[in-house]
Amino acid sequence: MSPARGGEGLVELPEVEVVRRDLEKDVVGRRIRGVDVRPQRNAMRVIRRHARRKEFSDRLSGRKITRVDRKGKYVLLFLDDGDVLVVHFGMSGQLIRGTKRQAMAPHTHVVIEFVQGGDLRFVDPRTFGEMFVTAGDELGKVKELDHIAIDPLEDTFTWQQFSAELARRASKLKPLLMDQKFISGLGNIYSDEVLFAAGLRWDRMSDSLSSQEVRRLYRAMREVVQDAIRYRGTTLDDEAYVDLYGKPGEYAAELKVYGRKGLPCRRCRTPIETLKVSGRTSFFCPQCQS
DNA sequence: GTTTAACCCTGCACGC
DNA sequence: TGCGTGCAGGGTTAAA
Repeated sequence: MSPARGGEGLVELPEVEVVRRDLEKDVVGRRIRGVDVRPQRNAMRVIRRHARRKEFSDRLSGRKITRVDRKGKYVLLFLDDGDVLVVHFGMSGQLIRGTKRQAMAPHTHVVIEFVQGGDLRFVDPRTFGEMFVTAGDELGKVKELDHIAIDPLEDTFTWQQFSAELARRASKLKPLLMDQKFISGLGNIYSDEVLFAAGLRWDRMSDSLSSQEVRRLYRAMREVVQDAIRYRGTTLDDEAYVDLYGKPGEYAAELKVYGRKGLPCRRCRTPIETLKVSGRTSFFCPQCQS
């Protein structure tokens, strides 16, 4: 079975972007009637930057959502008074559209009810995710957001720039690809998939790549991320990541290495191997990646 | 500067 | 069968 047990969400750039697009279509223009921060203790953990439930709710109630943006793995919901609701999914967070009639799923921590009907629920068993409201002009003061690097989908993400950044660092590729301050959006799944697509080993030094290898890595990053979005993200098992409407993504079937330990490489039939890289399980093909 | 490990948390797999 | 233990993950932080 997949090593990603326990219903991991593993929410990375493609999953966040799918939810962002769903939100853009569905909640922009809606006005918030009220916010229910659920009574369980972990709900406070989710809104950990706010001292009290009421303080969080009051900043959202009555506001209209005007725009939905994304920075790395963070979703930003802009409000009509200039505030921003920031959402991070951690590894098991979900935003789900619901209605009053629908029963509350376990680990539902926050329910945002709309004037127009329906609601938006934040569900997160492991509470590594969080939500907070901040003034739009103070977004830059939020440390975690401020240091987030460019992501592979941005227009300004060029091969030349990427090449220079790689050369400037002397780090193994896998941890570097997962470093949100270097490039944002990639986590454990997609960094492995990108490295396989580029034919590069996890432990290649960033400043040792030929220009051809840099190009392969650059292209792999964009293609893997765009493909995963097209398939609406990776859902590894029943409890894992789902979109705004509770529907799983289809990219798991497309994964080339992640979760495939011992299975034949789809390209060369060599069994996929794993090892621990900075505390994360990494999957790679010893034949195709060098 | 880079790398490692610990922390937060829950639910599952595993072994006794 | 039932329980305890270990592990998985993202991101930050501290220490090596």
